[in-house]
Amino acid sequence: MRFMTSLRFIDAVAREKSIRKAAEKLAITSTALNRRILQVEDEIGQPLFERLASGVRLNTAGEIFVQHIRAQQADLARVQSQLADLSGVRRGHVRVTSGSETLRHFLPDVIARYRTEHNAVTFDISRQHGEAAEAALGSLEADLALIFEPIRSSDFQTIATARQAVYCCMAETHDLARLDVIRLHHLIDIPVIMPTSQSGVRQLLNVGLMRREINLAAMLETDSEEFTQNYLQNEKVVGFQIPIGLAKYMAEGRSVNGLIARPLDTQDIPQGTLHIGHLRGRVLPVAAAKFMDLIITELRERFPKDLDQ
Amino acid sequence: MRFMTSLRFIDAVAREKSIRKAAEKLAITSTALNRRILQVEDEIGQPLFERLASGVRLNTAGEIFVQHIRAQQADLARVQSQLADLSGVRRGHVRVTSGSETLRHFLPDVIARYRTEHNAVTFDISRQHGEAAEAALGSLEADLALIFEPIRSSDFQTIATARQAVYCCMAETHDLARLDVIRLHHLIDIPVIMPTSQSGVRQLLNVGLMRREINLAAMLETDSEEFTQNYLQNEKVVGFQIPIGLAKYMAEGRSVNGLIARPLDTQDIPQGTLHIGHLRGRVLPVAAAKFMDLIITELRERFPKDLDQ
DNA sequence: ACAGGTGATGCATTTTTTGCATCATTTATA
DNA sequence: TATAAATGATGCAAAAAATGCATCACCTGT
Repeated sequence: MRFMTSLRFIDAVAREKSIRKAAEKLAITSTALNRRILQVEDEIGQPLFERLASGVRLNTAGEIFVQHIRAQQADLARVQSQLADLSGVRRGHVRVTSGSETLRHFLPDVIARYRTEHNAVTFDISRQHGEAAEAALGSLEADLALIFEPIRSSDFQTIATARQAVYCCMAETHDLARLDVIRLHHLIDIPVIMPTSQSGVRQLLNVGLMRREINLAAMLETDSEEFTQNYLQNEKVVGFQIPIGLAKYMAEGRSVNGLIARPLDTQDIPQGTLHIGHLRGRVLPVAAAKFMDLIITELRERFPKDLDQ
Repeated sequence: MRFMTSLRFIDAVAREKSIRKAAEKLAITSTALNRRILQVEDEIGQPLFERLASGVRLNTAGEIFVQHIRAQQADLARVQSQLADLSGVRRGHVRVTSGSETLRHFLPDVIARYRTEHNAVTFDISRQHGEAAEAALGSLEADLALIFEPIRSSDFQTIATARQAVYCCMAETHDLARLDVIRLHHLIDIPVIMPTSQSGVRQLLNVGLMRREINLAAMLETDSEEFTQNYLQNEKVVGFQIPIGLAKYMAEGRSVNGLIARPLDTQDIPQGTLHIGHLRGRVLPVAAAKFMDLIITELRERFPKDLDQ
């Protein structure tokens, strides 16, 4: 899109905070880039960047203008998606940001299902918790977000929510695997893997532990679901997860790959809420909107009782 | 704004429905314009115009894309207005569309008042009734609309409303001037000037006349307030108007320039509603938003009891 | 004091845009 | 039915704009 070039360039400079660095990324010389920026600033009638010795930084006018640029890019993407829709092939690009919970099973499943119908659509999945995910929506770096507890910004528009209890994961040979429901005091002196403190699961755990005045034997803290799941197969430790992060049927108590899941008593650890939504006021590209529909369909199938729209 | 050139050109062609005509208006050759359009169509990946022997016409994709262009232009105007606000001088351009009622006294007053504070702001006032005014908002040709009865489109977002009774206007020497409140039957066999059938006043009149099964002696139908007001001074006929269209104090029963106004009994003719609003979902430029604030302030001063927000 | 970074600028080169002349079509008109 | 007057598309040369190189002036951290 030639008519977007100058704006795209400005966006790049704003991100890199340096004309020379941005020029390199854009594969042009800093001269050309510099001139484009000077020209736009001239047309706008005021500078958009502060010039520092270490590079450039957006001034207030620049902040406003870059926000406009990003909105424009997002709207253009929406239009293109709509046009592609017209011509039969649904092309498009969907950018999802999500906490780690949904990355292992849920999103791969939904995307695979979506692509059986629309294989010209591409995806961009970024893994971020809570606040960072909301920021990504705000800066239009993502179209959709799946956030598990809590929502901070009023700019987040929730389209659907699903209640999720916290489960303990462990090898099926683990002592606690015999219990149907696990109470917090069962976990005393049992080695556990704690999720990273940014995650919603961890925050729910913190609330319960605080209330019951219990300290867990956290042998390890990680933000990697992969690490956790693999480690559980090696040592008798307990990890935490919500149903959407579990392999299918595990939430029903069945064992999968030698692992088993047991719910924590909700008297100890309250249920959390998974929020699916987008930036308030945005009109999503067709592809993204349809994908969100499918997410909700899939959630309804998996958690018919716990879904709200 | 160089980066908007191609888009502006496409918008122009869409309006003119001819590349050559648009080229003339834009003061370039049809060749250059044609090539720009071909280039954008190439980048978009599909044609935006149907080529007819008599010119061009937007196809479906074009309709969508032009809507996007206009949204961009409007948003850019908003951003520019916001930037001007930053730098102290409030520049900007406000485009208002309104029925004829407010054009004679109300809008001139409000604009004069606005410009005492912000004389770098320019205005574009277009006179259109009801549906046409709503369409102007929809195509982003206007920022604000003042519409007196009724609102058709759900895309119109009402910010404030003012209830307005219908008044009869006449020379102070007119027989009916002795009455405080006029009933419809008083008007039988009295020559009247009817407002154009597009106007809200006329539609309210129609409702009452229909209900009371009364026919008025319409000597003339016009959409010109100026004509009506001037004519009333020459001949003993009755015109119709709402308070906002009357000179100050006339609604209180005083005579101004030999003319006087008397309310129609609301049992005969229901009160109407003046709606002030904009296109749903739009963020107005600073100048337009402030102007709307001032409109509402002015309405509150003039009609403190009949204003709703 | 100095080395290494930054953005700005003059000038030659390359790329893009524009205008002229012309073509192929279609439509209105005599 | 023939013809005149529109329309948008296209090859080619001229004009304009964007780019890259070399270099300047400036600031920062060492």
